[in-house]
Formats: sequence, structure tokens, C-alpha cells
Amino acid sequence: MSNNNIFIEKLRISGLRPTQQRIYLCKLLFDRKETFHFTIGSLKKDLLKKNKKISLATIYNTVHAFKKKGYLKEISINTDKSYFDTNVTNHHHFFDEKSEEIIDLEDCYVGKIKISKAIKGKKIKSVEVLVKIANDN
Amino acid sequence: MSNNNIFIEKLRISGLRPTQQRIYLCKLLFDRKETFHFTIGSLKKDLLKKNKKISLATIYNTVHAFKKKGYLKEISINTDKSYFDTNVTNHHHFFDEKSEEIIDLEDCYVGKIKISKAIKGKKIKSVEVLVKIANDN
DNA sequence: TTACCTGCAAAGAGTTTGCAGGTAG
DNA sequence: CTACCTGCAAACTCTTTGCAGGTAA
Repeated sequence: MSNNNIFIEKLRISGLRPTQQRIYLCKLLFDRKETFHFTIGSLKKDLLKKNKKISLATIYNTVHAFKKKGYLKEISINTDKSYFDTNVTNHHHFFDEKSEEIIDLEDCYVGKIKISKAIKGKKIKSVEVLVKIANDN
Repeated sequence: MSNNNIFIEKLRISGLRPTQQRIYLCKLLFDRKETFHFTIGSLKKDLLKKNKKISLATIYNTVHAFKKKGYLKEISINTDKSYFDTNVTNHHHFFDEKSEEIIDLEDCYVGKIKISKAIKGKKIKSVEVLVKIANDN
């Protein structure tokens, strides 16, 4: 549990009290080598499997706090639920509508995108690419 | 009402009975010069303004039927509701998260996008670009 | 007449909120 | 002690569904 301290510090720095629930979620989300995609529902299930009970309200609250702090990214896909991504770097996604599977598509695999049209008085905040996968049918 | 016949024919060809409700929605959606973006909710409101009562179930049913027939496109944005677009050509979107405004970004304004990464055994169905607008805050 | 369509109301999924009780500092 | 956080349940929004009655062909 030595790296709990890292998360406790991370939470403190962010102005979030390092509660038991938040520390646990930090470990679950960020103590990984690979990018992790999830929904609130899948997260809840993962917790159940580990016999860890954290209320839905707290999960929503925490995930949104982490998103606001820039530790999580929400993925722009119009499904019934919201998908989050622990990879907060600039990147894109493959999406299989049938299986609802999401796969990261690193920026370097996407050619430079030039948007040669502006909206008066507005700045571009982000350019996201979503590549949908065909389900042969 | 001369162009009702166009829509009646269009519906027939698609295997959809040209009911009063569908014809009305056709006119509302497709009898326009400009691309039209909407949600089921906004459509319902538009109908109310015109004192036209079509039940929610029928609106959902019809919009989905039109989408399936390729007369409407659903836009990939993760908001709480689904956005539809009467522009079914290949194109992209600007999106202002604050105002929830969507603006078409024609394909020609976006440089060629090369995806130099494949997923084994899967084909690419579409490549969509979403440009988010900064709200200076 | 028959198959299909509409409208209503109920149900369902995901998400948000109010509030009483609990916990970190 | 005080401010903040959690958990529960209720509420809310969007969407889907079942079914009785209506309509096109």
C-alpha cells in the first residue's frame, strides 16, 4: 500500500480530501500500466467483484471531480452512457458500436488535421477523431 | 402542399406508410434549404409551437425509421440527449459545449485524415471529427 | 379486412439531488 | 468543532415498450 501516499498527496494537492473511497478509486483507476476505459456502471461492477461498496452518488461525484481536475477525460461518443478514459493525453478513439468497445488511437497514428474553417470570435478547444468500426452485416 | 407528394413517394419507396404524422415530419425536417440539427425534445417543442400534436412515441419511431433509411444521421456527441442531422453527406461538426450549439463542418474544410493503424480483422466504417469550441473561462 | 401505425402510460436506464449522518483535519 | 464527504432514496431526463384503438391499402 506504499503508493497510497502518492494518491493521498495527489488528492490533497487537488483540494480533495483523501477519503477512503477516493483513495480506493484512485488506485483502481490510476494504478495501471494501460489506458483504462470505463463507465460509471462498469466501475460499480468492478467494485462489486472486489466486494468494495461505494455508493453510486460517491462514484459519480468522484469521477466528475477527477474529470474536472484533469485526471480523467470523457469520450465523445453518443451512447446511452458516458465513457471515461484514464488517458488524458491528446488522442483519439476507435469505437465498435456493436460491442461498445473503445480502443485508443494515439495521436501519432492520425495524420495532421487541418481545420480550414473558423467560427468568428471563437477558438478551437479540441479536435477529436472517432473511427467507427464496421460490423459486417 | 404540392411537395407533399414528393414526401409521400419517398415514404412509399422506403416501405413506410405515408401517414399524416410522417408526412408532416418529412416537411418539417426535409423541406429546408439549410442543414437542420435537432433532438427529439427540440422537435417536440417545434411541433408544439405549430400546434401540431404528434406523440413522443411516434416521433421517436419516425426519427429512427428515417435514420435507418439513411435520411437522417445521428451525431456522435456525448451529451445527455441524441442529436440528429438532416445533412447525411460525409461531414464533421463544430460543437459548443456551453450552448450545445452544433455547426456543420464540411468535409472539404478538413484536411485528409490518414489513420495509419488498423484493428485486425476489422474494417473502418467512418471517421468523424468533432471540433469543440472554447468558452473563454 | 389486415397489416401496420399512433398515442398513451408505464417502465427502464443513466444521472443528479436533498438531506441526514459520518469523517478528516 | 467545522467543513466537507458519503450513502440512501427520491427525483429527473431521455428513451423504450406494451397494448388498445385507429388508419392506409
